[in-house]
Amino acid sequence: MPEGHTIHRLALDHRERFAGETVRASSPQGRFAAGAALVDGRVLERAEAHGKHLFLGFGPAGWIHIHLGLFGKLGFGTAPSSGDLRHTPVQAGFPAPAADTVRLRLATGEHHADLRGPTVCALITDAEKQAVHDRLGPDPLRPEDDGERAWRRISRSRTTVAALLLDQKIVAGVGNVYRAEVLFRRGIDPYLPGRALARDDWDAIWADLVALMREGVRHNRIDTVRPEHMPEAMGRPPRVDDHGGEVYVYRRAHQPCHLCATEIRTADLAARNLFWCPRCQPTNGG
DNA sequence: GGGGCATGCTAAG
DNA sequence: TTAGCCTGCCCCT
Repeated sequence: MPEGHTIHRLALDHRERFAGETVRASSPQGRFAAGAALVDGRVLERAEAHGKHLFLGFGPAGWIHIHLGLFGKLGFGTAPSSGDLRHTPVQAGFPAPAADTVRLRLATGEHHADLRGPTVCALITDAEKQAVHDRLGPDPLRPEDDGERAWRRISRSRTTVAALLLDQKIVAGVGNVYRAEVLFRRGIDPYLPGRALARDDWDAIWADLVALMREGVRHNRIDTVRPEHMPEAMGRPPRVDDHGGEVYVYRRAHQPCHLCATEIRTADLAARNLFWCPRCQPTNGG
C-alpha cells in the first residue's frame, strides 16, 4: 500500500480524528510499550508527512516517527477500544486474530488507529525529526517543495532515471507504482541515465507526479490512466487483478500495452520489479 | 500448513 | 550486491 500518497492521506486521517484531542496510547504487541507510555494521555497536536514518513506530534513529549516499510498498515476504527476484535471470525475454534501484532494503538472515546508491521515506530525529538527531513528530497505532495533540487542531482547522475526516482534522497514519496507509471506516461526509457534526461522531460515528470499523487491522496488509491485510455473509453475489460486503480504497465508484464499492444516488459532494477513498454518508452538518442 | 510474494529500506560485505 | 526485517494474503498441497 504505502507510497507517499498513502502517508499524506494517513496524516490527514489522523488530523481529522485526533488533532487537538487527548489520546490514549498503548502497544498491545509490546514492542513500543515504553514510547506509548510517554505519549499516553497527551494531546496529539500535529500530524505531518514527508515522503513515506509520518510524524505525529505530541508537543513537549516529542514526535512518533512511523515508516510503514513494505508491509506496514494503519487501520482506523470507531468502536470503543477493548482489544482488536473487529476482525474476529464468528466461527468457533479460531483463535482471536493477531491483536498482538498491533505495535501502536491510539484511541479516543470515539476513534482508534492501529499500527501493524511498521519498519519504524519510534519516539523522537524535534532535532531527530529535522534530521529525517534533511535526508529526504523534495516531495511532490508538499506544497513548499519543487523539483529543482531533484533536477540538480538527476542532471549530474549516470544512474538510470528509474533508479533515481526511487531514491528518497532525490525525490521523496515516489514508489514502485508511480515510478513505472510516470515514466510510461511521459514515454521515457527507464534505463536512460539521469544526465541524459531533457530538462523539459523532468519538468513534465515532476508536474505529473504532483497531479497523480494529489489524486492518490484524494482517492486513497493509485490511478494513472488518462480518461481517454480508461477501459470504458477503449472498450477493454477493467483491471481484475486489482491492487488499486487502473494502471498502464505496473504488474502487467507480458500483457499487451493498452496503447500499442506491445508486450509489457519487466526486469529487476535495484531489487525492485520494473515494468515498461519498449515501444512507448523507446531507447533513443535522449 | 507452507511457500512466495508485495506499493520499502538499511546495514553489512 | 545481498540478507534481513516487519505482516498479510493468495495460491498450492
